[in-house]
Amino acid sequence: MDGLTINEAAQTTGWSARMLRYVEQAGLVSPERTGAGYRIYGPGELQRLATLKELLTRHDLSLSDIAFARRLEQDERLAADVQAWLAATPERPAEVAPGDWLSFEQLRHQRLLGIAP
Amino acid sequence: MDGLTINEAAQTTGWSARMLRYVEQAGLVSPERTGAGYRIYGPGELQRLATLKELLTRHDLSLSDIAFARRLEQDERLAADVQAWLAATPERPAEVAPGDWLSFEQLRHQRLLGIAP
DNA sequence: CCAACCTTGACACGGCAGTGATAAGGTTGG
DNA sequence: CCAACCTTATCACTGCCGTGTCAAGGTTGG
Repeated sequence: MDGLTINEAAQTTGWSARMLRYVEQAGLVSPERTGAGYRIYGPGELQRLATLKELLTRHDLSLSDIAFARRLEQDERLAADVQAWLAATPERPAEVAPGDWLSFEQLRHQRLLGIAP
Repeated sequence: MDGLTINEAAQTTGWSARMLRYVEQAGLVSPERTGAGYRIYGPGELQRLATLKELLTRHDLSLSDIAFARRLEQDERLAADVQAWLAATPERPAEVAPGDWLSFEQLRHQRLLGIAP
């Protein structure tokens, strides 16, 4: 075989084997399988896993966020409906307690990182 | 005052008063306040609340999804990074167990609705 | 053949989302 | 003035997210 097994890929990418299976279940990175069912991670998957990790930490996202972003790209109706709602929402972030509306999206992550109280 | 109080708005829109406060905390619909701090829902807010509910149920979304969509619209760098990753992901949905990668995003909701086992 | 590795499934756990209920206290309209 | 309503804060509960770990069983390379 010309790819890495799950544990090798885990050590290479910094994810845990458990998370690699989880990421696959989320439909974000699905490696090929050998005849016996072993996952085989090729250069493409390894690359995608590395950049995915970067993406998540850099922007403080969850796997669901990425899955949702894909839905937005693939479901025109969804994208249109969401944009329509957002467009009709002149939400004045200035009137909200500064940083409150945004922190809602990131609060859990910030807590996880020990940034927020 | 020329708007509805929170309980009136709740009955009008179908949300519970509790959820109206929660939606506000999520930064999605923030009504004006009277001098004493009472929330006053005007026609705009009522409209937004109604369509928001439609949006969520129609497409099976969470409040976080909408918050994330707004981040995507407002943070160019984020949008670019996400799109770059998705673009570099020729994820073959055809090879995944049919409906599996998508159901991941919607599984919880379907379970909630008693659709999935 | 066998140690080392893989697979799926399940239990566990802390944390957050969504939601209701309840308490303590301020506001309002008739 | 007072019943009815509002506010924030808090406790509680279900269910999912992210993760680790362990069990039972199949695969592989030397």
